[in-house]
Amino acid sequence: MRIESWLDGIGRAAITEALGAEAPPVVRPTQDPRHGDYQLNGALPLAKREKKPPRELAGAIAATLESQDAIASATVAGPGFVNVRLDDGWVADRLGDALRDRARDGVPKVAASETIVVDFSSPNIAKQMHVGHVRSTIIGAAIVATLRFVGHEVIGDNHIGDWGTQYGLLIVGMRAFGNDAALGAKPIEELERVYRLASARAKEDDTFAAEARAELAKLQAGDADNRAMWEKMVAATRKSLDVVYDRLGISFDAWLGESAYEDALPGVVAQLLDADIAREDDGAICVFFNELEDVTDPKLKKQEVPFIVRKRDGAFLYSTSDIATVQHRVAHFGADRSVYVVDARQGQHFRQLFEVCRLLGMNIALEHVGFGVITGKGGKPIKTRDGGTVTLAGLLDEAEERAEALMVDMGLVPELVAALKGPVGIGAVKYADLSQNRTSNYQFDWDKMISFQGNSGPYLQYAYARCRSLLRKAGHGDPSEVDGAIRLEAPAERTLALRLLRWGEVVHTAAAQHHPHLICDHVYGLARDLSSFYESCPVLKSEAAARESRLALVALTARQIAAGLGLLGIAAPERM
RNA sequence: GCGCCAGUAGCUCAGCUGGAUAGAGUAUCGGCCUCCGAAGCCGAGGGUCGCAGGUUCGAAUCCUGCCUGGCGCGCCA
Repeated sequence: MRIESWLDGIGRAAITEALGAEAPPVVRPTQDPRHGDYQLNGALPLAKREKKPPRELAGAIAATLESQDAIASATVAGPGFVNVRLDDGWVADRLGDALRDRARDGVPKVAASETIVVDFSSPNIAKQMHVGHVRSTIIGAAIVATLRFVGHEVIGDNHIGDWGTQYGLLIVGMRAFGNDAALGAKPIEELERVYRLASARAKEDDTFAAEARAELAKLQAGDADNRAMWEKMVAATRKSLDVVYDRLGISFDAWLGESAYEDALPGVVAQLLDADIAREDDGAICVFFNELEDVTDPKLKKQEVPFIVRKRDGAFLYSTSDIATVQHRVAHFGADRSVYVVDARQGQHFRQLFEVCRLLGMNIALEHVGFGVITGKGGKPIKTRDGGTVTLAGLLDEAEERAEALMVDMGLVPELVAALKGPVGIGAVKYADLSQNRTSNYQFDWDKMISFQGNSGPYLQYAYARCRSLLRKAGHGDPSEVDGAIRLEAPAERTLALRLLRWGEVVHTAAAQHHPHLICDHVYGLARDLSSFYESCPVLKSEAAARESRLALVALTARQIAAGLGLLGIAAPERM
């Protein structure tokens, strides 16, 4: 169930019934428990519209709401708030429904399922993934999982950078400096080494640079040798990317890189010219938004810098392949929506891209899910000790090492430490990233991240393990087999129950807004409410009915924590 | 010059489709293990919500201007 949507519905009906008016009830959880569980603030703006005293309207709404079984009391407070307290028995019944829904924990699916392509991670071929790829990869995977869970048809697409000017250099570089054995053993390291040498040589040696351009042209014209070498480089890179994705537990439904759209690019440009959306300028083919009648975005309308789709030398750009990609997503996947999980710095590019697609009359919703950059302490760029770029693999190594050291320190048995260092270390990295609102910059801090205290991944895993331990003691190997009647008596039980009741709403909001941190907030709140409950409400030692009810609350909490962590891509170990 | 994002407790961050006394974590201080996992819980102190105007019954939230920081702006991706 989605509690707030449900309250919105009955609130709206109450307004219509009591006042004969149509108005939004404006449902919010109360900030202070003394004001009840939820408040409806809709009477205040309505009073202004109807020119009536707000408390009078609120009173009529409250009286109508109180006739609902779900509502224990509805009272008027302050200038015209309606404070609602939910009925304990009704809340307990809803949690019972969730408990019996073993597949979805009571979370409904969206009314209208869409086909959504999520474009995320997108590393470049022949380069290692580094910290810059962390956020897109982790946030993207969480967005895919969440959209899929609420009932959409989702295609996670790794739009890798596998085409472009660097291949000319790599091809001549491999011929001049390459080592096939090294390419087999450590492919990316070898490609990076060759690229560095080739690019340095090209700067000093004009013939070498010209050769690189010629080889690129041959590759793009379909030359068999160059094509074979390119394929070899792509395959080698793919192999080592897979190692990192395996460690992260992340997979894709498609790997359609830029090269996949190569054939479509001339057609895209022709189409733009035919439709008079693009024109030639200084040899390049450009879209000038400030010259086009149909541009609706006021910011673009006055923008003088063009969106270039073909360079003066005839080569295409990522703008061109991005348009072709959107067309393919519509034609091939039947996508209703395409979501780009890409650094916020590319916001302008997407703004332009989306407008071009709209001008072309494409029937697809396009969204840029941007995020801030990762920085080190003090907001400075993140670097290794010797000033180098931090690779993603190196980051994961360090996370595991730190998790291991901490667990050894805490006295965990060696077998457990060995089994948990991956889930805990990598889970901590993911949680730290996801728990922050993605739009702001993210300050990387190992000590905050790999900690069993506070709002961290390990703390949540610990809370989960505690639930499982308690359930095991009661003879339940699996939280989904617990099915007792819930009664709410102690305040801590009620607080926990109200939090549990919000899960469906949280998941749907997180999905709709592409905000995984809402899931983090919820799960963290659950862990805290659980700990308080745990202190004040004995479970195993209580008499039969209370014991059964409390075990059910613990089981449902465990299931929601596991489900939440699951959507975030974080493991929930049974023991730690 | 144009544009985007950010500025909230010492630090790291929530809260931003307007609602009651602005919340967490961390750090600091004080309590709680003969009792289901103290990796925890309970409590205290700590705020000109960058500044100034405006709209409103009501502004951290909306509007305008300014300040500070980060970033993007013709043939890279």
